[in-house]
Amino acid sequence: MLKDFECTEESYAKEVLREKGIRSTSRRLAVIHVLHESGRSLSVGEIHDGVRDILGGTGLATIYRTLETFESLGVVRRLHFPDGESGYAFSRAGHAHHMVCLTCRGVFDFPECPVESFDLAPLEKTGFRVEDHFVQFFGRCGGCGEAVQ
Amino acid sequence: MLKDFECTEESYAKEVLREKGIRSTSRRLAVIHVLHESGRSLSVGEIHDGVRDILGGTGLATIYRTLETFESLGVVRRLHFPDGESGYAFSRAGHAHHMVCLTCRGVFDFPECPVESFDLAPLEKTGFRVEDHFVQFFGRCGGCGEAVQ
DNA sequence: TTCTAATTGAGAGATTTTCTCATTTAAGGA
DNA sequence: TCCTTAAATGAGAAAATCTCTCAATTAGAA
Repeated sequence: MLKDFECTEESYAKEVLREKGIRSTSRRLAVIHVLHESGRSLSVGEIHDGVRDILGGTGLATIYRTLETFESLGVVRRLHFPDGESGYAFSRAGHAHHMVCLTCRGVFDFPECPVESFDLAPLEKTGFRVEDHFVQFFGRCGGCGEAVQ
Repeated sequence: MLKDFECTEESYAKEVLREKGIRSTSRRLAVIHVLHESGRSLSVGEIHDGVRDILGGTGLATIYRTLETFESLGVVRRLHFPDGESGYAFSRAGHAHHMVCLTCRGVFDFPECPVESFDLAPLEKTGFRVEDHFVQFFGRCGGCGEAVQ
């Protein structure tokens, strides 16, 4: 049972936790490990299984609590698929959007925000004040796109 | 118990259903009525309650089935909120994004697509082929924004 | 109006998410 | 290194959400 894994992403998560005064626990680091290692968007169940493979018995509630914590810190993002499913992905960048492969559920960073260059002024004339946005691209990644052809 | 309501949005939904050879039933039209009348994003439970107010006994399964049907037709959109909740909103436009008020959950159309003017070429050089996107703006509408000040 | 297949209601069943509380653990201080 | 203490966790119950089944109902064509 692997207990002493370590990598850049876990150091990053550790640092974010430390900054916020939140404890770095083995379960929290394992969630990051599983998410980043897969490079995909994972369901709660997949994350739970992955963490149990590394650490053994882990409560499902802990996975939910951990994902909530990391999402509020911007370290993990929840993605929504057109079929109604959703999944979680590791996300290092402060403000990033993602390209999600509909075949393998792989997640690729998309650091340039398309909304940034968009002129919101005409919209805000209607009285609506934009505070945030959610942008996600769907398609096929290199490997899966070839397979389709 | 109101049974003979009729409005532009219901005619529109009726037309879309007819085109696809899907029956126009009282439950389906009531879902559109409830959604459009509210002008907000509603949860499945709220839609269920609204339909029962109009038509009486209606199964929850019917609401789920109806929302699925309309979503696939583009008449209804599922929205996702930052707090993890989700809701459904009426959407007439073929390709539209939405501004969602975080206070009242009001939904406003945003017909100009910010992604349209975005150059996807550099991304597709990575091998990823973009097929679709999901864009949603969050903020405060005129009424709710004032209330905050 | 009649006929037929699509739609629906009701409730059981499955799945997902949250909650509770006794136990364990991280991390600062001695 | 060893204590101390509050934060974090596991286990499973409970709640909420979503899906399925099948007999009864209904839209729409003839």
